[in-house]
Amino acid sequence: MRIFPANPLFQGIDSGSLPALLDCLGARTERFERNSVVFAAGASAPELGLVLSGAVRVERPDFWGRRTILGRAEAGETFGESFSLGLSGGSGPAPVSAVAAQDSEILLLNYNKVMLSCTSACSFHTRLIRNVLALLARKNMGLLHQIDLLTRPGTREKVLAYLSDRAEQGGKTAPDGRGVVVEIPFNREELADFLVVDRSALSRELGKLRDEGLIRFERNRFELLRGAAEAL
Amino acid sequence: MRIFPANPLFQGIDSGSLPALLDCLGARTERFERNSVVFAAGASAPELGLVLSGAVRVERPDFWGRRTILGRAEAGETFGESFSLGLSGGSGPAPVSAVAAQDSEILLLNYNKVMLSCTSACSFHTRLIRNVLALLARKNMGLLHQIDLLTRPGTREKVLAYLSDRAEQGGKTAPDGRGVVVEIPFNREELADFLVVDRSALSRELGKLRDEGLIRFERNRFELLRGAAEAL
DNA sequence: TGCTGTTCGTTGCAAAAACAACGGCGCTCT
DNA sequence: AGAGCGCCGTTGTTTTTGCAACGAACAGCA
Repeated sequence: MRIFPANPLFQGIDSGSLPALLDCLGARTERFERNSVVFAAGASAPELGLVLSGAVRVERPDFWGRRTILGRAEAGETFGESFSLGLSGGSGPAPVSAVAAQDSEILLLNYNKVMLSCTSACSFHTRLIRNVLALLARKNMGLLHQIDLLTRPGTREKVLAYLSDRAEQGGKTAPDGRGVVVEIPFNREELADFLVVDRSALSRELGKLRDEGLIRFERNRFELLRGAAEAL
Repeated sequence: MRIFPANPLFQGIDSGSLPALLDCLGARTERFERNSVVFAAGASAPELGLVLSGAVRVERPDFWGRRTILGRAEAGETFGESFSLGLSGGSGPAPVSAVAAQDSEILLLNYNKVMLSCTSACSFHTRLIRNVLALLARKNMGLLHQIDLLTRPGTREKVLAYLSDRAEQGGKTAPDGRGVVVEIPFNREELADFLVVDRSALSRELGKLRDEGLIRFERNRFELLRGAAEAL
């Protein structure tokens, strides 16, 4: 639970007043086991979730079997902002689902209560709203980024762009100094769904990239070699 | 200028105190002629724009000639929220450009000033922030919606989904009652860029749809006939 | 050990999309 | 009137993608 004060959602809020604030927000924690849905697309407006442990996958099913993975929230991250707010009245159907990627513990906040002023007891409410605003803006950038990936003209470009991103954010230089190592939170099928390409096409392209000496990989561990970024 | 009080950005704010607020925000209006850039991708963090007259196209160029059109802000709408906020310090490079689609008049707000508390003179600042939050959430939903379009499996699906959307939002029943008429703000090339498909593929598909009796069209005026929605 | 389920690479084939080039139509400007 | 230009449809060709199916490697488990 030490995660709370550290979270951007509660930045600038005295940890002593957190319990009162959480109470005011109708916060509750729930456990979800792997592959269970936190909230489902089509259901009425969900809540704001903060992952305490585990991880959550945000995805959008379309009505013939496909799914698109929109993102992943690891422990300490939030998901589901922008709904109920973005939905006009506050209660339209959610366009996405959230699914526990592992057994998870999640703090759920009632979004309406987040937005509406509460009694003066919650002096930090205004600060909270700013924090949510910042979060939303960040999410927004994230979506823009995803659109950036999706609009790449081909599978190869998508993969390279994705790996480059990961490398910039969390890459470590390889032991032999020949490249950058990144680990991705997806398996092949999930990655394909995330990039919206066919799994086999993805495998094909990864193979080509390996043969051309641009990358090396094993499972979800990828190594970008010199030239991979330039090949974009 | 009557547009101000009506705008969601200023909802709940006494129109009498608007001038003071605007002054506090470093607001200024500027004119842009057709095809001139309001702010460019890569430049440092832009501002929040409110279209007073004309229209603005938000697009993202990638570094080999392609562009993706992310949206369009007509008179009365805002654009460029989420930057400078989403950008960590408040001054990273913007990932998108805004281009005047017509001769336009635009109110520009300094985003930092929007976020930072100002002197007590601006009692409406808090309300403004909430309004921005709502706007951002809405934009967020819009982006989600766009991802929804982009992830459709083919050109046909993209086109139909796009037209259906437009029809739901602003469609009028056709004079002969045989369908719904929508006018779109794009020409063919722009529409192709918006949906991220080839222009010729778009034309081909439109032709097929016409031949199959699902739609009729001329220029940027489309008519969705019965069955078009079901064909999705 | 043997069974089973999952993940991943591979490949042939069919469908779809991108590319490129051309022609028509309507507009504006001189 | 004629030239220039923007917008749109059309079509042939090449390239890419999606689909389906198979097999290998591996992990969990009785």
